[in-house]
Amino acid sequence: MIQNQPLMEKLKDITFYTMDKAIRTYRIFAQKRLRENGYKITIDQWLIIKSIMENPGISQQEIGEKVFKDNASVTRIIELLVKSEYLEREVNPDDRRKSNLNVTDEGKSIVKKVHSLVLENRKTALAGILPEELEIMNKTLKRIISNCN
Amino acid sequence: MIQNQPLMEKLKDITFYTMDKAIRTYRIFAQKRLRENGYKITIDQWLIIKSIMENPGISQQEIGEKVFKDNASVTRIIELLVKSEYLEREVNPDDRRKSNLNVTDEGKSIVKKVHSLVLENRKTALAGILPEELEIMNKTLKRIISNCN
DNA sequence: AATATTTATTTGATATATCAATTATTGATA
DNA sequence: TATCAATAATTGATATATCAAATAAATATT
Repeated sequence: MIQNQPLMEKLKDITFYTMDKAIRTYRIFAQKRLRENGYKITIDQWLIIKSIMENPGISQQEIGEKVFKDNASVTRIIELLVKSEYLEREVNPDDRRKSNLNVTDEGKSIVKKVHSLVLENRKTALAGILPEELEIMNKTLKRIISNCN
Repeated sequence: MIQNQPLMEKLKDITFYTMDKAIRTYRIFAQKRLRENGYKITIDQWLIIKSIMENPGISQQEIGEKVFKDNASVTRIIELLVKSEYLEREVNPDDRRKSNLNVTDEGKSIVKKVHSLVLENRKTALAGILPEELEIMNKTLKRIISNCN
C-alpha cells in the first residue's frame, strides 16, 4: 500500500480536473455538431424535451431529478423552450402550482432529428474504449457521487 | 462481441449523464465545505489564484490553458479576484496587451488555508476507490477528450 | 373554517460558460 | 515607415448553475 500512495496522490490531483475537462470537451464537441447541422437547440434543452416526451404529465421537479438540474434551471430552460415554440404550457387544473407541459410538433420533430446525431456523437466520443473500462468508469463515478452525498 | 452490444449501448446512454452528475455532485460538495468553513471564494477562483502563485508572470491565456477555461471566463474571474483583493493587476510594460498579476498577502493566505480542505475533499470523494480503478477512469476520460478533438 | 405547514414553482443575485465581435497592441512585411 | 496580420485581452449576448428568498397553491391541524 505504501508503494501505491504516490500514484494515488497524483491521480487524486488530476482526477477531477480530467473529469471536468472530459465532460466539457464532449459538450463543446456535441454542441458544435448540432450547430453544424443547423439545429437551434442546446443539449440541455434537448434533454428536457425528451424527458417530457418520454414521461407525459411529468412535473418540473421530476424533470429536474431526471436530468439532474435544480428547479431554477428547469424553469428557465422551459421558458426558453416555450419561447422557441418547442413546448406549450398551461396551468394544471388539478394542482394550480404545476404546469402541464406539451411538446409541440416542431419539438417532437427536432428531438427525433437530433437523436441520431446524439447517438453518433456518443459513439465517436467513446470509440476505442472497452466495455470493461466503461463499466469501471461508471462504477467509479457512481462511487464518487455517493461519497459526496 | 454481439453479446457485448446491448451492455455497451446502455453504458453509452448513461456514461455522459453519470460523468456530469459526478463532477457536479463533487463541486456542490466541495463548495459547501468551503462555505461551511467561512471561505468566501469559489473553487474556480481558488484554482486561478493557485495557478498564478505557482507560475509567476503567467499570462491570462496561459492560465486558461492550465485550468481549462476560455479567455472570457478567465478575464471575468480575475476581475472578481481583483475586486475581492486577492489579486492585483498592472499593465505589463513589456507587452501592454498583457497584465502582470500579483497575488496579495490575503490571496496567498486563503489559497494556503483552502488547500488542506481541498485535499480532504478529494480524499472523501475518492474513498474506497482502488488505484487501478482510478487509473482506468483517467485513461478512459483522456480517450474521450482525444476522441472529441 | 381559519391558521399553519408543506410543496411547486418562480425570481433575484451572482458566478461561470460559450461564441462572436471588438479593441489595443505588437510583430511582420512590403 | 506605413500597412497588414497576428495576438492578448475585453466585451456583449445568451445560456446555465447555484443559493436564497418569495409567491402561490395545496394539505394538515386545531
